[in-house]
Amino acid sequence: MIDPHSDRPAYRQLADILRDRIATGDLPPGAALPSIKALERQYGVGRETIRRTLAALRTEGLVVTERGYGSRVVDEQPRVYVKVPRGGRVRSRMPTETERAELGIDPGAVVPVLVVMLGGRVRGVYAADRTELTFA
Amino acid sequence: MIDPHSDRPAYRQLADILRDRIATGDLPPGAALPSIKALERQYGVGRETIRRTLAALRTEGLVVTERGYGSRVVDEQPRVYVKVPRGGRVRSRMPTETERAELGIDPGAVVPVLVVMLGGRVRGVYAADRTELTFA
DNA sequence: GGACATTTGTACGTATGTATC
DNA sequence: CGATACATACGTACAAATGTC
Repeated sequence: MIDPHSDRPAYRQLADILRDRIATGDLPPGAALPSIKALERQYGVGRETIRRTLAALRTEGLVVTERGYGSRVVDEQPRVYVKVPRGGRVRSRMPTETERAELGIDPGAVVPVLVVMLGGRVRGVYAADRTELTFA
Repeated sequence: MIDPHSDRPAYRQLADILRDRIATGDLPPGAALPSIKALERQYGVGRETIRRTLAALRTEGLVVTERGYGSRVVDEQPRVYVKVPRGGRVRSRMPTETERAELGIDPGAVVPVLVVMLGGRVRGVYAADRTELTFA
């Protein structure tokens, strides 16, 4: 499974494995991942390695983690369509803590925001996992 | 400085402090942050706490970390303007490992991508820290 | 509501590897 | 080459959230 002598760090090797299990549907959207302790036993690595693995998958937006419960594969959310007005400009970046709270972005999720601007002023900030912009 | 008995975890308290130092210009864009060891001494916390602090600031896109060198405040990059065609749709998400490599996104940086679609097909994927979308 | 097991979060220590200067 | 700095990875302990009985 995991080769401690590989160039590739153990936590990345495990991330590759889980990413593959997600991609193939072995772990479908919404499915619970094994607990940290279970992963430790299954793959013969320490807790720090598991924690890094899950952190990497969170950063890729593939899983979310809830304290006292566990991690699960992210479930595609229904999209809200937002019209960008003519002359509008769009950027994307990571949200501030305030924006996370306002938009209800799960603390255990890594989700960017879409920023719509018009005339140099910000016209809207949207959680990217639930939003699709349209250009009429 | 940091109160170990506060409700707020030490690593978040330190993140607040550094975030403030960045916002006020005490640590301007491009400035080097103190090393992990220096931060340990300055704030009287352990390495794990520093690690988490820096991870949080990276996730917010505020700093980038380079191995063997250190962390620094991100520098705003010149924007490339990309025109979205009429009828185009835009999403944003975190990049895959492949996309990170293709777009040259620093491994120590957390940067989303802008995905431009037209007619259900992906027309372009852009690193969000260097791109602004426009609609003529 | 309480008691309990499970699970993740936080935070320390230690050691070794590797990249940069 | 050495010094510095971050990365990886193990261990340990306690705190806090969750779900179940």
